[in-house]
Parts: sequence; structure tokens; C-alpha cells
Amino acid sequence: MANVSIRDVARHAGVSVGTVSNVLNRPDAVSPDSVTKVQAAIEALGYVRNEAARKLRAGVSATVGFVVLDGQNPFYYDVIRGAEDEASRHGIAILYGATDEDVKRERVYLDLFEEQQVRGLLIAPYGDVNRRLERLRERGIGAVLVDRFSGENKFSSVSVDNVAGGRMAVEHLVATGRRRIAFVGGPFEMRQATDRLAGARVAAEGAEVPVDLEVIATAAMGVADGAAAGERILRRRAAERPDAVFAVNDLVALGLLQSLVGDRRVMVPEEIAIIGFDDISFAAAAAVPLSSMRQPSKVIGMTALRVLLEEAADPDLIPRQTVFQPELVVRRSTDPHR
Amino acid sequence: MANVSIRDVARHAGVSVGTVSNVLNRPDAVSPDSVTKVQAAIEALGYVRNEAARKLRAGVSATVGFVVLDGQNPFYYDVIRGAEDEASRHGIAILYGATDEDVKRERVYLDLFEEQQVRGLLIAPYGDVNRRLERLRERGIGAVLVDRFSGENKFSSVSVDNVAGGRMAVEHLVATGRRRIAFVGGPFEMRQATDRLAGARVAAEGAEVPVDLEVIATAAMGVADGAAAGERILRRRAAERPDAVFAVNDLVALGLLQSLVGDRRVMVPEEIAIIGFDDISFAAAAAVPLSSMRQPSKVIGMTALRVLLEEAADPDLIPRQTVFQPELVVRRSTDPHR
DNA sequence: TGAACGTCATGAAACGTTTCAAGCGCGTTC
DNA sequence: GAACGCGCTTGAAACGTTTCATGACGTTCA
Repeated sequence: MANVSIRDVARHAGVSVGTVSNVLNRPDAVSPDSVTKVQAAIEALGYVRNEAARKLRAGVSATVGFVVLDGQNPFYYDVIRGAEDEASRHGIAILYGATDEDVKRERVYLDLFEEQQVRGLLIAPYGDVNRRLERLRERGIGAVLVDRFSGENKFSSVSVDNVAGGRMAVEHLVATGRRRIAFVGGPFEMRQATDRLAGARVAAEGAEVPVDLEVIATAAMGVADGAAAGERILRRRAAERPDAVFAVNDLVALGLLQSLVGDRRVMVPEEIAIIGFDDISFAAAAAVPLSSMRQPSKVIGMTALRVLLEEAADPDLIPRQTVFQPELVVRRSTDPHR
Repeated sequence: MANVSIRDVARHAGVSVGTVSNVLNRPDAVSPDSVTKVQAAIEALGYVRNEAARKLRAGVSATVGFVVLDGQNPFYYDVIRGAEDEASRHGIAILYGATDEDVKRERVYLDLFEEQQVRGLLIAPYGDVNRRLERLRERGIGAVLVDRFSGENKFSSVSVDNVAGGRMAVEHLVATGRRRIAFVGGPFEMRQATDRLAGARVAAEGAEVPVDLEVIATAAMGVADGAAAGERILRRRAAERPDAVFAVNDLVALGLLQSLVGDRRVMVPEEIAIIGFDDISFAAAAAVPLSSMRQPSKVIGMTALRVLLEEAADPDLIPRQTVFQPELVVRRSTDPHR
């Protein structure tokens, strides 16, 4: 009862299994007559293709793995949604794994996805996965790095220009009159952090006025880390506090905001301006609406999936790095200094 | 080069394929000697099990589908993370699909997952999927409803007691001195909304003082819907505004908060108190830290997956409804009335 | 008229695994 | 010493699909 196979469909339609398969996969190689008969049979029997058998025989998989570094960050959910949109257009499902900056889990997921023989892998990596990814590629599973530029050009990547973003953020702070700027973020094993900081340095050094840039390191990139950094700033005497903060991402910025204005000890943006990165949807809804560097997150996901599929279809393509430009979104948290 | 099969392992270890399979699946039915030989061969050749073939033959799948209604709501991220934790413990991967309250997409994903022959389905439904789910069950694919009590007892579900949550929220508002309370939420096709409202009514009617409860309906449950509702409240004369709002979830509450305090027109909690539902991590980081009804989201995900696996193992289990109690989390947005 | 060709349909082989009946070797029991 | 049981291994069958060599049939062209 339960399982209708292609054989049943063939019998019901009065054709061979080969023909049914062709109707499913290359309808043009089949007479219109057969197509209608087969489709009627499929309808009548409620046939659903068995993806496992298809994968086994054809070696082509209808799943793609997505490994995300930081399952707390809404930014990645937008990326996934972009990838999903594109995937469902191709009849492809997404296997999802959040690793929470845990290298061991990252490996578990890669193993799992390898067994599943995914068509390819989208990965926002934390650990050093290059070796692992190369091994997967030997097995025919390609990968596209998301939100991280692939240094050695071994893999394609889709990301945003973090250096430019950092530069633009600090230029904006300088343009609104700030001179003592703190970069809050970390850990610096993460390219996102180092690149954004590098951009910030460029802007600080290139400014026409003298600008101080200090670095306040955080252990991770969550709300709690931002709040902790805020506490550290609050412990200083007012004169020694920065007059603006560039946070490595919006979560950190929100944490900062919360601790700074929470006890109404510091006015934002009057005493300290804050700008974040990512422009997650909560940035606009924050206590003080948060300025941020917007990433085209859905487009990143969509593009990454598209690149992945293209490379899976033609493994000889050389890796390419797609880099989008971030966009400055100004809100109240960086209102100009009076 | 690329693909090492069980046959290659068998040859390399000097045993039969059957033995290799047994080492993989029931090591106790095999002599220790064979086990070590086979494991050595697996190691040497870098063998990885082909999940497609396994699924085809054994009919048992190592994937579970998770269909989420509202990909914007961080609450579901936590649910997924709970499910993931449990899944990876069983070597199971999660196929993820966010439908964004789009009935058509919901169907697309169900189709996709049916082709993939997932072991089962976790679903936070939007549309009326009961018929579809029953058909899937006939095919051997069970489902567990997440975050929604299954009315007719046809499927197991894991959710939170929304009626109790609504009651507790309004009781809290009344206890802190509010008397003119608005429920902001919708659409009322969604059980979450109707149940929370029902609970609110119980509290309002059971209060020892007269309490007004009005309903401000929203089209959906996102930040924008909350902000729109806030605008409507702002258009009223001050005397006609509620003195407290119970929002159907935190996103709506954040939107409300943003529009109410955004232009500093209304003081929260002094003029209007706000309480939300879910206790997403941004609730604590809001402009005015938000009181909320906390759901044990990770536990919900974990439990749902566990129930799903149990039912997949033994299809004769009767459906069971697991209901957790929400917990009141008090923050500044409902500071007592003076 | 016959060769050549194009269009379709056919059915068996193959993908890599699990399962299972059968068999082997060896020790134990009557 | 035959019969039996036990622990383990074996190899072929089966899962449902795609692929591909083969061939049937009809049309075109020299």
C-alpha cells in the first residue's frame, strides 16, 4: 500500500520503466502521448520519487549542507533564507547545522553531510576547515565559503567587503564629529573581526583630523559579550571613555547599548555613539535605533547557493570570490555631535 | 579514487561484505578479531558509509525534516537548536525549511521532504496541514507538531501552555496596578494567538478588581506589525490609551516598544507597560528591557525530536501531547505603577 | 526500392547497502 | 560417535532508480 514504485507506475500506464524515468527526467525525449499517460498514472497512484534510489544510482544529490558558525546571529538566518529560496527553486533541500563556534560539532556535521552525500556545502566556518574541505572535494563534494573570504583561493566564497565596511563605519563616526573611537569585537582568529578592524584603522589614519582608535577585545560576538564590554567602559572615568564605538556586529552593539543606557548612566548617542554591523532586523527596533553596516544577507545566501550549484555541475570551474559592498544605514545611535 | 565501497573494505580486510556491514551495524554479532580488521581497513581506505544506499535498502532514514512557520522569529532558532542537539546525538541530520507563513511554500517543503523519505517531520504549522500529514503518515512518515497543541489528538505535539501563559501575563499586569489592558496580536487563525488571548480573558475576568481587556488585532506576528499597532495606539487621545499591553509575542512587543518610545511620546512602563511572550534573547536587550513569558524553547525542540524518534521506532504508539509551563520573566517594561 | 536516419520505447544492468538463509568449524551432550 | 547447538561468516538477493545498448517503426532521400 504504502510505497508506489516507478514499476507500478509503468504497469499502470502500460509503458516500460525506462519510459517513466524519462518522463520524469527528460520529458522531451518522450512522445507527448506517453507523457500524459504516465502523468495520469502518477497522479492516480500517488507516486512520489524515491530520492534515495535516485541518489544512489545517479550519484546526484538533491540536498545541500549549510553549516553555520553562529546559530545565535539572526544575520545567518537571513543568509539561509536567501539560500533556501534559491534551493527550493531547484527542488533542493537544505541540511542545516549550527555549530556555535564549536570546532568538534563542526566536524560532526561535516561527517554527517559527507555520509548524506550532499551536492555541496555552504559553510560559514569557524575552525580551520580547509583540509577537511579539500578531502570532501576529492570525494566530489564542493564547498562555498559564506561570509568569509577564502584566503588562498582554494574555494569560492561569497562575502561582504569587511575592510570597506569597517572603513565606512569609522568614516561615518568621524564625519559626525567623533574623535575617540573604540572598536569592540573579537575574537581575532575570525577574519570578520580582523578585517573590520583593519578597515577602521584605515579610516582613522586617513582622517583629516586626529582620531584615536582603541581596541576593546571581546571573547565572542554575542549580546553578552557586548554587554560585558559596556561594563568595562562604564568603569572608566567619563573623560577616559570613547565618544563612539564601532561594534564588530549588531549583537555586540545591542549588548553595549543595553549596558550603557540600561542604567541611564550614559546617553547614546550624545555621550557615546554606536554603530554596528549586519543591520539585523532588531537593530532598527533597539532602545536607540542602531546605525549599522548593512549586508545584503539574502543575496549572499542566494549567490552562494548558485555558485555552489554551478561548481557542482562543472567541477573544473576555478574558484571565484564574490564580494559585495556593505551599505551604511544611519539611525539615531550616531546622530551628529552638537 | 573517489568512492570506497563496502566491497573494497571487505576485500582489504579479507572478509565478506556481510561481515563489514555487521561490524558497522551490530558489532556484537561479529568476532572481535573481525571488528579490528574491518576497522583498520575502514581507516586505511577512508571509507564513508553511503547513506543513500543504506536508506534505499534498509528503508531507514538518517534525516528529519523541520518545517518552521516563521523564519523571522528567533524563538524558533532556539527550538531548532534543541532539536539539533538531540539529533546529532543520534547521528541524524536536520532538513530545514522556513515557510514564512506561506502556505504554498509549506507544501513545497512537505513534498521535498517526502521525496527525501525523512524519518519524520517536526512542524510548526501555519496552514491546515492535517490532511497532508495524514497522507505522509500512511507512507510511514510521522510528524510531531511543535509549538501547537494538536486539537484532535491525531499527532503528538510539544508546546507550551499558551492559555496559562496568557493568564499569567495579564495577572502580572493586574498585580502591578494596570487596569486597562490591550491584547495585541493575531492573526486569530493561529492557535498561539487565540489561546494566549483566551488566557488573558480568564485573568481579566477573574481579577478582584474590574479590568478592561480590549483586543488590537494584527495581521501577523512580526516587529512591523507591532509597530503598526503602536501607531494606532498613539493616534488615540492619552486618556483612551490602555495602561498596559500584552503582546502575542516578543517581536510584536518590540515593535510596539519601538513605536511608543521611539519619539518619546509615551513612557514605558510609566504610561504603558508591555509584556511579551517567548523571552527571546533580544527581549532583555530592548530599549526598555522587556518582561516576557519564557518558553523552554530548547527543551521543546529536544523533546519534539525525541518523541518523533520514539514514534518512528514504534508506529503504534498513541499520540501524546507534551505541554510545558511558561515562566514569567519580569523586567523593567512592567515595573509597578506608582 | 533500399539505405539511411530520426524518434521513441524497451528492459536489463548497475549503484552500495542490508538482510537472511545457509554453511562452517568446533565444542558439548547423550 | 552421532547429534546438536553455538558463534561466526558467507554470498546472493533485494531496495527503486537511472542509464544505455538495442531495436522497432516511420520518414526521407538518392
